[in-house]
This record gives sequence, structure tokens and C-alpha cells, in this order.
Amino acid sequence: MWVEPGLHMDPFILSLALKACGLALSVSFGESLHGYSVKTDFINSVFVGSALMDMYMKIGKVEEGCIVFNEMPLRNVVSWTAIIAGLVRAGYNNEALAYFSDMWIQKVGCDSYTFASALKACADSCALNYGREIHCQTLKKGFIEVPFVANTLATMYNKCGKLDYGLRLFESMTKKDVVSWTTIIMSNVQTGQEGNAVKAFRRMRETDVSPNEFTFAAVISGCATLGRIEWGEQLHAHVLRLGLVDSLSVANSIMAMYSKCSHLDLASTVFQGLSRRDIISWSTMIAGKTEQKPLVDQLIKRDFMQKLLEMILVSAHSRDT
DNA sequence: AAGCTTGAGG
Repeated sequence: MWVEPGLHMDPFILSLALKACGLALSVSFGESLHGYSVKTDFINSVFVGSALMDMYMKIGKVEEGCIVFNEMPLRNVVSWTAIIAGLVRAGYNNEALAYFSDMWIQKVGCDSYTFASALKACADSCALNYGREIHCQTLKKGFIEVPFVANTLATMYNKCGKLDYGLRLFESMTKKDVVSWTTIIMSNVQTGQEGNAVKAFRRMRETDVSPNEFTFAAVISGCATLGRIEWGEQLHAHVLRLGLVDSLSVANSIMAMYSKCSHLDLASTVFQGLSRRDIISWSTMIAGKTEQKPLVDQLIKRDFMQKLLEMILVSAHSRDT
């Protein structure tokens, strides 16, 4: 790394630079900072070591991240949480829980961030018993009061099929934030209880917590299944007012809603107005058009397939470079 | 100084 003469590098700026590499997914720059850290011994700083490991986890080089972590001379609660969270993000839930157990054995204190990451590992791997143990610990240490810990815990119960526990936890929360409400709405939609999802959304509107793009995506898909196009239209207008249509998850759920309610024309209008489209946008439109029998639409469908193929090729190419 | 939770269709 080139440093302006007269300025000197320190662990603070180096860990910030590493964080930037992680955010920008800049592999080559990150690797040269790694080399620089080794040469200058800055790597022995717990801040630099943690940032370097986190950078590797964020750019998808999980093995390198683990190597950096295992070679760190000094680790603290942030280093441990970052490796656990990184493994969970990459889908290595069992490995993440193994690190969490190690951390426990080595008597490194856990905080709310650590519990949230470990609980997500349990949620994603349906490790209900381990999740229950962690639930006890969060109660003991008072972290259940931290909204994002309670939210992750509720998600863990919902994903493990224990919706009653998730619901009870949600109701007991004194501070329900946007994620708490969205989680309860989503869980209801995913388990075929769309009516309850809409009820929860209405309850939410009576609080001072504002819905975000996740909330709208969930409740709109609930309305789609219920066939309540009039509610869907109201939500569409709402989303337009808030400027949330730029979010693809919202736009896709609106298209799916119109499509399911037999208004393919409206779905098409939304689709045409999108400045960018992802695989869900395309497959939603294809699924909608496939429902229709006339030959003309089959031709349109073929056109869509062609474009879809092009898009897949483009994305495969950009992954290579 | 840093690490955390909600995700769409078939």
C-alpha cells in the first residue's frame, strides 16, 4: 500500500482500509493489504487481525478468514463474533456453532452480537435444542431485552416450526421494531396464515414503527394469496408514495400479486417500468404468462426465455471477471 | 475503532 510520505500507517487506518475492501469486495487490494500487514507486524494487532479476517469472510474467502483467525495471537469478543457471523453468512452453520462452543469453553464473554449470530446459526440449521440453550443464556444475561436478539430468537423458533413460541416471544417484546413486525408477518405468510399476516400489518400501522421494503414485500405476497387485489392496490400506492418501488423485492412482490390476481397487464406495466430486473422479476413474469393459453402469449413467453438466458449468461460472465 | 437480526417465485 502506498502511503503519503510524512504520514505513517497505524492499526486504526489499516483496519478501516480492510473494512473498505470487504465492502467493495476488492479481493486484490485486500490481499496486498494482508501482505503489508504481515510485513509490518500490524497483523498482530487485534483490530487489524479481526478486520482482515472479516474482510476475507465478506468477500467469500472463508478458508482464508479462518486461517487468519486461527493464527491471531490475541482475540477478543469482536474477533470471535466476526468469525461466527461470517461462517453463518456463508452457510457454515455447524462450523459457526463449533466456534461458539469453543468460545464458551475458553470463557470469552459473549455479548448481544455474539448471541444474535449464534442464534441465526441455529435458525438456519434448525438446531432447536442448541437454540433453546442459548435462549436460556440470553435470559440469564438480560440480552433478551435487546431487540435484535429477541428478533433472531423468534426467527429461530419460527424456522424450527415452533410458531407458538415465536408468537409468544413477539407478544412479550416491549420494544417491537420493524424487524420484529416483519418477522411475524413473514412467518404467517410462510405458514399459510395470510389473514393473520394482514392483521399484524394493520396492528403495526397503529404503532409509530414504519414498515420497510421487507415488510411490504411480505404483506403484499400475503394479499396476493388471499386474492385481495384491492388491498394490494392500496399497498402499491403506499409503496409508491414512500419511494420503496426501487426495491426489487417490493416490485417483484407487486408483480406477483397482480399476476396471481389475473391482472397480467398491471404486472407487465410494473415490469416494464423497472430500471433493473433480477431472476425473480423474470421468473415471476414467465410464470404469469405461462398461465395464459393463447399462442400469442406463448410467443411472448419465448421472447422472455431468450432474455432470461441472456441475463444468466451476462451474470455468469461477470462472476468470472 | 470493529462484530448483529427480517428476504421474493416455482
